[in-house]
Amino acid sequence: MGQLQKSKIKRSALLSATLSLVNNGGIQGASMAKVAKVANVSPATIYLYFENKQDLVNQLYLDVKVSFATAAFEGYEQNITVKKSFERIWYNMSSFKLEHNEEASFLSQCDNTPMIDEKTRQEGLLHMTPLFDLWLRGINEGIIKDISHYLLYAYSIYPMAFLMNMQNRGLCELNDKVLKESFEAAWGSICAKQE
Amino acid sequence: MGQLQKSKIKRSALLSATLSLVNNGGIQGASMAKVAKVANVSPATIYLYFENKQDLVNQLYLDVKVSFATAAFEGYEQNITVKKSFERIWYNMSSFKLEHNEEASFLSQCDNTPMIDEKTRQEGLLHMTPLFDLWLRGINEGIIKDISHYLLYAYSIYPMAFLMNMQNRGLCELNDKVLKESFEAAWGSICAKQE
DNA sequence: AAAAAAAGAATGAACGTTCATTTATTCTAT
DNA sequence: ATAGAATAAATGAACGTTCATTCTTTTTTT
Repeated sequence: MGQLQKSKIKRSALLSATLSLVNNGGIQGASMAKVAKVANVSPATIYLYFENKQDLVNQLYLDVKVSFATAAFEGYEQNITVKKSFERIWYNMSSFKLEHNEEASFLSQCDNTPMIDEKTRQEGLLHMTPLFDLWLRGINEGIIKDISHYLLYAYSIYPMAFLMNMQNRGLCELNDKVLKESFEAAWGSICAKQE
Repeated sequence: MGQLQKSKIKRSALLSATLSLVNNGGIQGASMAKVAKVANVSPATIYLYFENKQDLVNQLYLDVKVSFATAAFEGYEQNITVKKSFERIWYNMSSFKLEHNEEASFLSQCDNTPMIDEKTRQEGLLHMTPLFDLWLRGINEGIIKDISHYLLYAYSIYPMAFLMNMQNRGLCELNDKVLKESFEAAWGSICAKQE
């Protein structure tokens, strides 16, 4: 195996150790010593791959955000109706969140905690532009309410994080029925209602 | 001034110091030494009022949750329509979040981070029962969708936290127009649509 | 004077990070 | 093709600092 590949493996082992530790005890639960132990590596080795702890967390954030965005826009086509497009993206997102539990709850932790640099946050947001473009199209077509993207996001995407959270605590099961109801609620909050 | 009053003042100074420190740097930013310094108190004194750090944070959570609930149900009457009642509660909540910025973002940090005991969390939830009762009434009357309370909360209440967050980062202004649009989105997501 | 409250100094443990070395790999010269 | 030199990767121990918490002493209240 090439050196480059081995490096990539180690880097990703470190990221995944951090992911799991942050999820189980917040950012202060992911000490460099623990990360090193879980990744089967010396603490010093972390600093060969990351500048410091902040850099480690930032890079993890970007990595996870890219995975999320990739999944979200998989199979996304523009030459169908806005609602169909949005539905596709919405279900892609919820599938990702269901299948990649740890990644999803890490992202929602990041959204409400000062653990990520504002600069890194903005960088992560860029990966969501196809969604914003779709909304723009929907607004122009009169399909989607002419309100700010923050509102659209808050009501049609953000709620998923809450539901995920509840499911992770064993309080609520996100089966197909609930998912359908959830999508209906999401759409109901942003559609322009002339349907 | 009586000793009891002085005690209450000191306790609340400690809580408010913790609140502000947690908001500015997460839970690990609120070290006991810093909390003591901000509250103008010796570190040892904290332990006269709280068992340990976890207890301090838990009690802060409950305190803030009670304030929030009190504000939420202020002027709440049952002998008006479900929509009017909900509207009242919704605007109460958003007013609280706007006027008590720190409390609000602390609560949303708590929701997405393992910083609060599950037991304490459940205790905090109890204060929201009037809202759940209202939803039940709305469902029975056919006004509100017959879906789980988690869904109702996720789509009609939870999004406020996101918008607050954006406003705090200076990305979005929650003026009257946006608030109205926000309420419309909230109601659109949960109402049974025969209106 | 007795009791309760608060203070500050001190505790060991854990933190993020760096250090001097060792181990593994790659390159060069024969 | 291979021995030896150079480079890169990885290590465990150790750094100073900060952490949550406790202990002893001083101050305040009754």
